[in-house]
Amino acid sequence: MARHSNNTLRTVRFYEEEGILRPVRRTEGGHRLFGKSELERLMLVTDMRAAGLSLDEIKQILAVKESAASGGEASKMATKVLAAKIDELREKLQELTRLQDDLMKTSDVMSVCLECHDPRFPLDCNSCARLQAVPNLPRSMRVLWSTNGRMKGSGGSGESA
Amino acid sequence: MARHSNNTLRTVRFYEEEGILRPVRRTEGGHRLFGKSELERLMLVTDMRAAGLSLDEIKQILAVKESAASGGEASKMATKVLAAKIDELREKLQELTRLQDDLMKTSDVMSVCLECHDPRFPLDCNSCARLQAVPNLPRSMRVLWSTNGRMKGSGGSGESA
DNA sequence: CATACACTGACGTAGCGTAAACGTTT
DNA sequence: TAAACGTTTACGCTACGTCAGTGTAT
Repeated sequence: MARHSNNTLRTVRFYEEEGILRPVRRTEGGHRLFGKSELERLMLVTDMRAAGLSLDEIKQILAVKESAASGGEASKMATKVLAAKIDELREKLQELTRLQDDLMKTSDVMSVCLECHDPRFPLDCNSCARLQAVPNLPRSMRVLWSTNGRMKGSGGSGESA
Repeated sequence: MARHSNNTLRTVRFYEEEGILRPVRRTEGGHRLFGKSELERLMLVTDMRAAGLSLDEIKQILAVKESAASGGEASKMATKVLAAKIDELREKLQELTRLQDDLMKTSDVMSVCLECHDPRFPLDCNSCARLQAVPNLPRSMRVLWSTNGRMKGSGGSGESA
């Protein structure tokens, strides 16, 4: 189970404690034996965790069927909660894509510094013509290359709470 | 700061303790005042956290410039670590996209259950012709609609550790 | 002066990691 | 029999949440 789902034994045991997984039985020596469908369950849980869902949210999703009185009701509930999660995923994907884009732009812009031995580094990169030549620096570039008041001699201009 | 970055005050204070943020000064009453660039820093940290990076990883990225002796060295280090993170982001985006796709397919397939009042629910959805008509059910559908041995009467076929 | 807001401890929580001591499987 | 692996118990860790009690900003 653990290896096939790229989890640790600790995680599998923890999920059992939480009532998310259940072994079909134990060996005489106490080792857990799981059904095949339980592995798919674990893999789904793993992916949802990676997507940022809490175990409580995941439990709620997994419990939809048994909390419904009919197939129609279960289907309606599931459709609703799935739609919400799909939407959250869409927004998260946008966030991550924007971050990735920002980092890539930074990596690109930063290539003009590869041969830099300018003595103004690290205190005064702002006055460097190579960087001033770039229209609008990506945020990660601004943050990573700023001195930020962290090293004395420079800093951000305004202050607020 | 907190509001502009969609964080809590607790988080801002925690990041200060961790050395990630630093107010330019305090008011006479003790309130923190931050520079404008510190907000961009916080927003970058927030996005990276949302992307799953640990605070230690983030600290390492933020410290690249000051840990380098020259602009060229800093640029080389940053390029390297950014490339790694960009790649991790690419893989994560794929994972989330696959999950989203799976959930959407499930939501779609499940629409055939919307009018279901079949008494075989919830124990025997497997034998339902409507579902058997679907070529290959998405994983989340299989997991959500299986009885899984969790309700007595049915279950996965093989067992293993 | 009132109301909203921020401050400093301090303990609580989620989701595991990790080590110890031991039994099981192969 | 030895090497590899699993089990329980229990404490540790990260990244904050959530009070309480008090002072500050407007």
